Amino acid sequence: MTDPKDTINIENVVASTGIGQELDLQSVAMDLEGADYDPEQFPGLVYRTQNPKSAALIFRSGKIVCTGAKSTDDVHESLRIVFDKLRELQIQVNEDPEIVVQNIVTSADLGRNLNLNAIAIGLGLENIEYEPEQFPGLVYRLDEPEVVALLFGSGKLVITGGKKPEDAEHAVDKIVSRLEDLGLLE
Amino acid sequence: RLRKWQERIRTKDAGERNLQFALSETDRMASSLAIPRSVREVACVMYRRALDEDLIRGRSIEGVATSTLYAACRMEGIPRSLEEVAAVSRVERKEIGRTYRYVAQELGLEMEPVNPKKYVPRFCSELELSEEVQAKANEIIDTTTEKGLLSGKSPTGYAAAAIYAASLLCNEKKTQREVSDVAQVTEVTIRNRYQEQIEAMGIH
DNA sequence: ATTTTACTTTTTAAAGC
DNA sequence: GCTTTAAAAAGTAAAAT
Repeated sequence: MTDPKDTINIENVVASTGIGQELDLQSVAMDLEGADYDPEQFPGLVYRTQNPKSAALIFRSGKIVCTGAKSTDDVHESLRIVFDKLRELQIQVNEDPEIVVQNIVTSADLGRNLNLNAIAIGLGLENIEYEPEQFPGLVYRLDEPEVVALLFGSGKLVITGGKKPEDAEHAVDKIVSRLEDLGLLE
Repeated sequence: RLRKWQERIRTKDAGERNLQFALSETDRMASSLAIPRSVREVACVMYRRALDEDLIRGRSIEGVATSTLYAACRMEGIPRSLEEVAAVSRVERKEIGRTYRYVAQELGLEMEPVNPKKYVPRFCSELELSEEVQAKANEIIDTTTEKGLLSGKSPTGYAAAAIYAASLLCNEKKTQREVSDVAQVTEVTIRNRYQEQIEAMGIH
């Protein structure tokens, strides 16, 4: 039996940081190759890195959001690239800006099909949201860790809202034991 | 604090005045969907509850009215799909769906997922299919659900596929197009669900 | 009739309307 | 509330082939 925890895979990491300097996005957009900037549509400038793949949203305040990375290491590497690109444009960037991970999206597999109808009743209709007419996944919010799980009929699931990789592991553990207690993981 | 009290009375009065509009809208939508009066009553009581618990703030009256009507139909066992209620509402499907989820959560309605069988009588009636086809469709739904095919699937598409399959088995064939029209789902969905159901039923 | 593209859900920061 | 970005899950829809 494969331990569901061994199937956990980080799919996306969102983090925020700042260079500690205000920016003239108009000129950055002119000089930075591949930059997308449309202030009418969104106040942030979009810059994509290729290796590792990610998208950085750069704001006038100098604050930056990095999303799309597959690990916290990739987030740091992506932002290192962004910082260097800005320095090439003669923009002052703090030495080691603090990078805060805001959200980690993970996928996992329980290894067996799930009867979402039974799980909805078992976990308690007041604790879940399951509207297959609107979305095929059952939404389960956990208090500890404070994450949201999306359970699917295939047994696969998505854990989102966590700030550290361990959050997903703890969440999977809790979900597995809850479903086992309910006798709904067979 | 006096200002806050006055504001609360003002909003409450506004809500009361708008209640008239909400109830007439509920009635208009219910009429065009041929929803029984008893269900309209349930919808109106639910709307009043939503108003009393201040759930309408930040949302459109029509959106809440449509959502409570949708919820009432499900509660009373004669569901209308979001597509169907959206067709007679001036609020789009997506907004009705999220407002419904919000109201259901806040009012603690504890709604169970819709059983596809609830759509069989109405859809079959619109297609002028016999009792035999209805019974067969219900049998297909029960059997395939027990085999775990229902998880995550839309109740309307599931019911539509079972009805299509049953109409073939009972020699009262309806085309996928005819069934998709009354069920408000695409032919592709009927085809996909139909294939799985037929396979699970062991019919070839 | 099948395939591709796109949207549904959840999460999260950012600045501005 | 909305706008934008990324990503997974699986179902449905619209459009293209």
